[in-house]
Amino acid sequence: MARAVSETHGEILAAAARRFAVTGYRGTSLQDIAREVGCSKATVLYHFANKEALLAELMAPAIAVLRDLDDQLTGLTGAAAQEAAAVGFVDLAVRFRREIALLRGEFPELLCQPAFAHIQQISERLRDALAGHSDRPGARITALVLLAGISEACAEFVDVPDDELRSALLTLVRRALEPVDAPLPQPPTTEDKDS
Amino acid sequence: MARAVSETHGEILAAAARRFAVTGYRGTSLQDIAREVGCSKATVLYHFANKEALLAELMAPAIAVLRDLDDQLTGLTGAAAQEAAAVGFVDLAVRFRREIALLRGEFPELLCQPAFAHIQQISERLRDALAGHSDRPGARITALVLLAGISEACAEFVDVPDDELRSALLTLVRRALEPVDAPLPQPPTTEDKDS
DNA sequence: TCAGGGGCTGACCGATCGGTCAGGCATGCT
DNA sequence: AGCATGCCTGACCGATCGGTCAGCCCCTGA
Repeated sequence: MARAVSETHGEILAAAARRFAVTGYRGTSLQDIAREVGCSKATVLYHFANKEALLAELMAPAIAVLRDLDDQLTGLTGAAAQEAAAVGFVDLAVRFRREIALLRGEFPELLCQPAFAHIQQISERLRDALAGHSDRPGARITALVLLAGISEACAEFVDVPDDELRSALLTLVRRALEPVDAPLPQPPTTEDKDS
Repeated sequence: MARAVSETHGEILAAAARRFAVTGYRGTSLQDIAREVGCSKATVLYHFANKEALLAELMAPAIAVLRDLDDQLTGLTGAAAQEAAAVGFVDLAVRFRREIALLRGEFPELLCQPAFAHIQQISERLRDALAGHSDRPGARITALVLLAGISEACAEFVDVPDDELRSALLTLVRRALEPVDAPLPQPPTTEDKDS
């Protein structure tokens, strides 16, 4: 053994991603990951401070993109916010569907961990944007249904090609979102509506 | 102490429902439930054979309704199947949102338990019906997004009145479902293959 | 009065969890 | 040669899990 550190590090990361996607974060033990890599549990903990650090490194790219999306959403209102949130989140969810899959319903508890402190607020802002910043219960419910449904669908349809899944989801979201009556900075230009 | 058995039985059931809804099935220990009731863990296991039996009894009413819905769906095709699935599932999800909440993403592992053997097949049939029994990926993706989203929304909006939540969800589903081209109002026992 | 039984409990069990630690084993630098 | 460093490991730790068991308490009915 005694391979380059980066090599084993990456192998552990990949194995963890695979196991987490199948049995979830809590449902996967460090022993499981070590077995999949072919090393000891102590080796896993040599490369990563603890189990949470392993998850954090695994989620880092997705979180970075989520932060970018959050920045892009600031200032947008009404239909513009809805469209930006829809396109941005669908793209994010499709690209990082493996990362989303491994959170499968463990969001609430995982969010309590310091590494994911801001995600809850970001996801709430995202939901708010998708609702066109409307206070109507119908709009807020629709936004949550779509966000949760998209996440679940991306985790489920792992074998569907990226672009096919993305276009299907975007079509669905645009159809499901009721237009919000908000003052747009610019009037709704003739968007490409696929009949 | 030494109350009537049915009394303690019900208290444990109620406490378990409360704890499961907050921390999930796996995230709640028998000790937690016992602490909430104010009895010992052994008492919980005196009234219920094991943790799984506790969950099974908690879910029994919801599962019974789900089975009824499954029966009502058999034979329906196209838009009729979509409408029946939508109305039936929205109503079920709203009525049993506490039961749905406590499954939060633990569906996959929980379904492996014998008490929930048939639920997976039922939910697949439900998804199929909501897709109008279409094979198109777009229709199947839409159906899954809606089913998962509705479940999550019901688990989240616990404070919204039943009828308000139900009507909002139904409006959303009807808007989100693209009409399927199946003009048969009643099934003439032919295979329902579109195009 | 007293035996019997239902409700309930503390103590305990084996398994598994995340995490620690001293040390083995190469390899490379001096 | 001798030492240091980095990668890795088995053994072990305390905590917690679901579950078992002998036995206590109290009510009931003969």
